[in-house]
Amino acid sequence: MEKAKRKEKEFIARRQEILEEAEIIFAAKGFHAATMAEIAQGAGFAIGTLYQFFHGKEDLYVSMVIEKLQRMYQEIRDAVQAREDTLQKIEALVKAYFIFVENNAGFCTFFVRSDGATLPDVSNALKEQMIDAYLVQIQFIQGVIEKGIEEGIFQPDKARDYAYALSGIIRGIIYDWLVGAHQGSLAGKTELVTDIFLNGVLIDQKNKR
Amino acid sequence: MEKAKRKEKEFIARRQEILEEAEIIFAAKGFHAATMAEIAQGAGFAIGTLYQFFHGKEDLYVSMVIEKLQRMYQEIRDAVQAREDTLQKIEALVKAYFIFVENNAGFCTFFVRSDGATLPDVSNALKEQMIDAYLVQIQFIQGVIEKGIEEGIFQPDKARDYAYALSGIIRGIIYDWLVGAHQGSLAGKTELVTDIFLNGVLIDQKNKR
Amino acid sequence: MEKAKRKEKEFIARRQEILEEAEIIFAAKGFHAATMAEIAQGAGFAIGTLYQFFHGKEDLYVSMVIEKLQRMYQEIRDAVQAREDTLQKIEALVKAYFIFVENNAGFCTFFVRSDGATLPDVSNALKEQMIDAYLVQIQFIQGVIEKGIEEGIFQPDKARDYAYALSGIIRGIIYDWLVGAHQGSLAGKTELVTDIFLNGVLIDQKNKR
Amino acid sequence: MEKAKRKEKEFIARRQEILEEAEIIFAAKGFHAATMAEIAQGAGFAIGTLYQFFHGKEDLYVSMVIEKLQRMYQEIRDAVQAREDTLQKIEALVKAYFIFVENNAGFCTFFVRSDGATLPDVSNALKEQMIDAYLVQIQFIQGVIEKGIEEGIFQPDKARDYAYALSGIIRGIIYDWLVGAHQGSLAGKTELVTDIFLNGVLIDQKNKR
DNA sequence: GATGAATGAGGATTCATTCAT
DNA sequence: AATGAATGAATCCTCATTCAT
Repeated sequence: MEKAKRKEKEFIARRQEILEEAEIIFAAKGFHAATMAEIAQGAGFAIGTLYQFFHGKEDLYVSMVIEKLQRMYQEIRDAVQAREDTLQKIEALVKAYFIFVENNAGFCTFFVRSDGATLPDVSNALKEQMIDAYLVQIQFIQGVIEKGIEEGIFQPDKARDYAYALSGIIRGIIYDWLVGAHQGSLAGKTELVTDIFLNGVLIDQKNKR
Repeated sequence: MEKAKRKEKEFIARRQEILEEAEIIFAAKGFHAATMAEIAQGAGFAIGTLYQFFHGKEDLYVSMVIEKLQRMYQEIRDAVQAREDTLQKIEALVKAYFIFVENNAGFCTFFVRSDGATLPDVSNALKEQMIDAYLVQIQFIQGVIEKGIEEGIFQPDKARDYAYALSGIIRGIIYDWLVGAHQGSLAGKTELVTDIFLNGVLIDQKNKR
Repeated sequence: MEKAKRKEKEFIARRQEILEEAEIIFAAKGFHAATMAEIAQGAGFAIGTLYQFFHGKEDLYVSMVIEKLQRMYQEIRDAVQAREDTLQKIEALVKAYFIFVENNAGFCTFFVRSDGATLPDVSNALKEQMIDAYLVQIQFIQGVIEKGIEEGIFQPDKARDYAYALSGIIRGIIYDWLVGAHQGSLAGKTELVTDIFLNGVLIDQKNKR
Repeated sequence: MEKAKRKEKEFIARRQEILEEAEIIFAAKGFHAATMAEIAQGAGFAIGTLYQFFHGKEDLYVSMVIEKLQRMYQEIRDAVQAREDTLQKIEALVKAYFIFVENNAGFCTFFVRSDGATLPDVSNALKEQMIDAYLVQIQFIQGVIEKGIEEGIFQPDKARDYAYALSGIIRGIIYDWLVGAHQGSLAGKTELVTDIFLNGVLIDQKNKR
């Protein structure tokens, strides 16, 4: 069926247009202050049409956040998996995070501030999905570190702590960059972050010999 | 005037009661979902009474956040200043942060999620005040590090970066602890954090000799 | 576009229904005591629907008053312009005023009592618009009198004073009729009013010769 | 009892201070927009104290209006009764009206606009008292005219109509003066008004002989 | 008597959602 | 399928009135 296919395609395209407008509006105003009318208008659809694609405001919000988040994590994982060397993987991880944030400052600002607790009870769905996605990401980082441990470049037993620590440093720096007026290049801090992290957890090589 | 003094005291006490209830409700529901009626009820006052102490919902919210934040920063600075040695100051800093968060998990959870952007325009006041308070804190940390640099235990020129990095690690770990279900002792991670930070920025002494 | 036209028509019809109900409620209770819920209910719409047609309570109120006032003045001017003779114009003016008031006693009662000063600042718009409309009306009356002066039936130089005087008599009689329980025919007082006015400003013809 | 007398005096003095402040505030803002707090503050008393003198806001309002109105009517009657001649009584009546209005523009503006209908149902008391006072006044004017009829200077049978007409002209002119920005002297229009009225209702003397 | 802090009922307004076209 | 007018629940804030001091 040619026709069904085209319909399917159009449906996804429209859905995406709505999600993109939603991201802009939600990022600018937060969940409550954003209105469906505004999003509909911005996306060039009638209000009612939004309800053909999403069950309601909350569904739209949750879908937008989760799908974007998944894309971010995927992008980062792809960047890391493109490298062979563990240390290069670490660097790629940091850089990929930073680049994504730089390219999606609006979304990330909003995300950092985002107020899951405000959502109606039902929407614990969002919190849970976000945490799930985050845990998957942490486990991915942990995997990279465990490989490093096997290679003898990280101290053993602390893979999990280190994963959180690395994520912590990255998020901390991102937070600062977002809250401070996005000054300077975030990607430019890759080496700084990597260095702090590595020279803390890396069994010190430079002074050893 | 004995009487005026007692009145003053009572006024402050009542105000505090309201702030405490507000913290609970705002933390549980976020700014928008929280209602003045709920806060009034919880604090044991009539709705109108809240307006004797605060100009409106937003003023109540902003006051609560800022005053709590100031208290947190003050507590941390006090803990640091009680120490002489730079390395002990660093440790005290991390520990004080963690202890405050553990004792104020509700507020902090809410704070991490808090959605400044959602507030009406006036309330950029909040964002600005929060950022100002944070910058003061960062400068305080920077001061500690600069003292360390003078003492020759940190690499020169990077005090500012290191301050952000340390704050970043701390906040990252806190974020993880808050988002993850507050599992384990946060204060117990003091050494871990201190070690990661120090063995990254400290001119390595243990391998030197 | 047939459809757009029908929509337009319906919109105006609904708007009118709301205005009519608003007139009844505002006339019965005054601006503050009237509630939007009451007006909505009376007009057979939901509360929210009122806000599709008017920006708020004040806009509804101002629109109602101004549009009615304009209609009144227009009706009166039409009646006057249908006559050729100056004295007949005067009589038509008085009668048209009285007939309008008789047919719109509710509105006029409210109007006489209406409390512009109570409205929020914005609504000085109302006061100004009302005064403007009134001044236009006074000038219209003045024009009629000036024509009479040219014809030699009124004393010269006093067109403006006479216009205010005639309007004053008319409004005075109306006021009495409205405040007193609408007793008797107001239109029936046309001759009385005309006679008092004319035999005061008219260069007396009957006794002259 | 000396003491009781002094107390009585003080009570009346305080009551008067409140009434005077109430007049200012009510005139400036209307019944609803005026607040008891404002009036109390302006008068230099505590809110609660107002309730020692008046049963509530409405009582304060009604008392203020009625007492002022009575004073106005009394002043006018006094001025008229000071004259012997009927035509001079008429002139004194018009002038006294105008002088009172000029001296009490604030109150009168408010009075013209005053929105009796807005008051809670109970307050029909006000409407009734105002109408009663007005009717007494009309009857007083009617009495003056009847005396003129007996003297043969006014047409018989129309005393009542003429009283309303005269009151109408006066109120009309006052209304114009109040609505228009109080421009010019109102008292200066005494002759104009008297002339229009007299040369309308007076059996024309000047052309007769 | 005087005070003024506390009370809480009452109403304008917004906006997610529905459903007739 | 798309539309968008109509809906009405939900909540902030004001201010007359009370009453303990």
